[in-house]
Amino acid sequence: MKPKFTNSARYKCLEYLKKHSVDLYLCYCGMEECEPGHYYGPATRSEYLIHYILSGKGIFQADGKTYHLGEYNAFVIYPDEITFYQADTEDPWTYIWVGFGGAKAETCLNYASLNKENRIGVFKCKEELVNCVKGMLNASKLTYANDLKREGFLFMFLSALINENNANEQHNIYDYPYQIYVEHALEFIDHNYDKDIKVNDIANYIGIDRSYFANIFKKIMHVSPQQYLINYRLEKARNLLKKSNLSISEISERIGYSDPLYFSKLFKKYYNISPTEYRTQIEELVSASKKGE
DNA sequence: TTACAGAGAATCAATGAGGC
DNA sequence: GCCTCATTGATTCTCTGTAA
Repeated sequence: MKPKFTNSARYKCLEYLKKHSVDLYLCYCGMEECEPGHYYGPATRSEYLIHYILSGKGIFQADGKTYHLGEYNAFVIYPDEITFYQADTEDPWTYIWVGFGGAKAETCLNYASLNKENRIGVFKCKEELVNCVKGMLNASKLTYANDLKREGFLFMFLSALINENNANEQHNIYDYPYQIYVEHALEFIDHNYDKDIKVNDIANYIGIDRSYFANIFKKIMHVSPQQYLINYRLEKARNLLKKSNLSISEISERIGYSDPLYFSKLFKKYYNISPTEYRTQIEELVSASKKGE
């Protein structure tokens, strides 16, 4: 079976997806029963590519290493790296492949314990993976509904790899299964601390209940989400006081507090010094150190 | 998930310092 | 004296954390 989804319209869409930092998108997929000695490369790819071997044997070369692979093995190719792979001359392999990209592509591979140091994985969920690729191929007609279907099968494909990896590993890469929620929360705070965000907004963004979120956040960070947000904002404020000449009102606005009076009060409560006094002290320290030079 | 106590956020008024 | 900016205190309402 030859790879599909190679027309120019698809590539235009992929360019759009790449530009807009979509989490995950499918580039192409396929399934092939290789001829003896059939090879590909040395060549590079512009996306992440996973091959999964259904039967037979072959070799895969990357980073100057050669891997001898067979049934249930998967190997991963990273964008822009030179690789080579070849089917065995006596027992050539049959494999499926999925090329994909997106902001979360590498993270997904990591969850499946696939990375540049560990390019090979063993996954017994053959039937599930084949069904996903067949699903993608059956939805090849270019319609919006099929786009969603293909993306759905891509998520299921990666989910199957991750699931099996988690079952095999004694410990997940996370100490807590819900640690990922906290990571998303930290990311959300980092991107939105300058806006009028509340703990409820963070919980909504992650898609879990507010009180449940506060609970797990504190379990991992040892501080409540709100406390963390305040500390984060005040640290940013201290940096702005040190490195800029912005007024207290402007700084207050930049860290997400619409009311400079409240910001000033909060700053004093946490640091026992008003923002203006803090700035004066910093300036005095700087001029003293210059005189000392 | 819910209820509730307590903390945080918002608002207003008063005051002070500094510049014009 | 007037204006702007910053700070502080008091009050009220909203939101958050937590236990059940």
